[in-house]
Amino acid sequence: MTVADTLRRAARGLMAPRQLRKVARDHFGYTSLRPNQLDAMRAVLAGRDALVVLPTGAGKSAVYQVPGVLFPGPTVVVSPLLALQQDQMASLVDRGVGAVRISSAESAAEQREALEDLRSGAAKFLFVTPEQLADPDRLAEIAALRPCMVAVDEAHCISSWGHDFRPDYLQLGRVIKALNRPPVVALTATASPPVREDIAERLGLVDPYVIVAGLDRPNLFLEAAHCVDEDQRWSRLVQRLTDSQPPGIVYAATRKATEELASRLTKKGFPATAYHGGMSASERERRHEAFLADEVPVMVATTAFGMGIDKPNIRWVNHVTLPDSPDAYLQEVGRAGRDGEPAQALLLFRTEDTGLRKFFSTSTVDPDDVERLVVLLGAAPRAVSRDELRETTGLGPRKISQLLSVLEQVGVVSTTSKGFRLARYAPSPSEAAALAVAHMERFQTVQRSRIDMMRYLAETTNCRGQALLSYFGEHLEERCGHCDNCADGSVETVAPTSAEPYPVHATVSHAEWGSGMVLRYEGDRMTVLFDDVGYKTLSVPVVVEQQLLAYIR
DNA sequence: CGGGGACTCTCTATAGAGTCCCCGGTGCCATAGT
Repeated sequence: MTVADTLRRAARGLMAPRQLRKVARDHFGYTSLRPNQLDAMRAVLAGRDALVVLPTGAGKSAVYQVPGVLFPGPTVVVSPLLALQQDQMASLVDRGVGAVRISSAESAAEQREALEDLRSGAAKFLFVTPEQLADPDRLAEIAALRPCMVAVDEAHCISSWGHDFRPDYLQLGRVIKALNRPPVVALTATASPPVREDIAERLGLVDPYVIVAGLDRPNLFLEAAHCVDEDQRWSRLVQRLTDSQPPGIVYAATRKATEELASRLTKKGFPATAYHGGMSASERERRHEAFLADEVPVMVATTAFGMGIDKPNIRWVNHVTLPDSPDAYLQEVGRAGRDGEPAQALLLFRTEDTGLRKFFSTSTVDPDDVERLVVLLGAAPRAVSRDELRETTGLGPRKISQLLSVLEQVGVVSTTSKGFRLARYAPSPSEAAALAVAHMERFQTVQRSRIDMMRYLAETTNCRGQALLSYFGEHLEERCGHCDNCADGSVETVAPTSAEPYPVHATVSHAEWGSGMVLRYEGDRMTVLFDDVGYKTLSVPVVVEQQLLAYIR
């Protein structure tokens, strides 16, 4: 029986909503499911892909867990952090659902045992990192288990990490094909339209069932204040901590800043603990656990303190740096007030903060490296593995992966099960290098436009809730009523929009920037998200007068 | 990209201004050595 037959049989008998609710309740303890979650499960059981954008704690995981126990074969769950996998696995095992992991933390014997449990059906879920799946032998082993579904958790990592930091994320599309292309469920708590598109494209999702909900958080009060120097930022932070109940999180830009701020706050009478990626795994775990147990009133952290924090009673999140995008901002402030009680998000920013963000978003490729790689591939009589390329070029594994994925995206390199080779009709090495550089520049332009949007969000005197949601392609008719600008009445002083030449969400085209989507109007400004250059804010009168945009649909 | 520390220079300083240079996030994994 083929996988497709199995899926069809599974779908016929097991798709009734009552049946799904029962499984969700009995196996996982979900007492309430939204209708769209049930629809997503049914879609997946029928063999369709799904893209789920829901806040943490809204039962996002149910969309893959319930079909996972109903499918006859195992489900591969791709998850970015070992610590996160540990928690996810433990919570399944606690509920009597078989789950195993294969990672660098398991011995060879444990790995063999995990595979055996999956083969025998004792385990239904396999947790892995993208790096594990990048190993051809490992991939073959897992493909042989004939998985019925692939779930990609924290799928925004594809977009935020895949392009430079963890390039194996960009290989997931190929990996899924190699796993006999079962249905794919991508899950994340935040994904703006370009991120969603990136996820769908990289994973090769086909007509996915999409759920987007819960982006607006009415119990979360949004505030932002510009600070002229560090002294002012410090005094506003102290003021805030004096007025707020713990526990809370302070997000700082650098490791050094977290340690200095934590000790300074502690001296000031606010016991604070630092957290960043430079600490040992055990130290990080200890501090994380202490925070969860309410033993740490104030956590001062870099962005390393993020995924996997599921604590309901966080009362506030304060930024003492500008986040690198509204996507990151929403993820970070969204950790406050999950219990539904009032919570505060305060952004204390300096104009200088953008410098560091721009530096972090600088990821380039060296044209010489690209040329060398292309020459090498052109001379090879057969497909070459990544390890061979690494040895011959002397480039690091991350660099090699990044270069290969860029070259693959610009159509210079193609991937086979045996390795990498030049695509048919590949351009010359120097042309390939130019294509690769242009590709990275385009990526960087979009990244920087997201920094611009974050800065705009910080500086706006209009409704922040509306601005934030419009960035995610959602349209909030009324002002949000839970931001500083709504509260102090400054929103109403802005003149109403006089004319909106194109409807919100219309597709338009610009001579130089290409096609884009209208996101919002604010006074006489409009924001458009362009496919190639990212977010742009334009003057409506100028757009109208000079006919800058053509209406497509 | 931009802050900040170290350093240099000057109408020889218990000083101030200018210049240079370094530094900066996110995590898999593998490997070497106890």
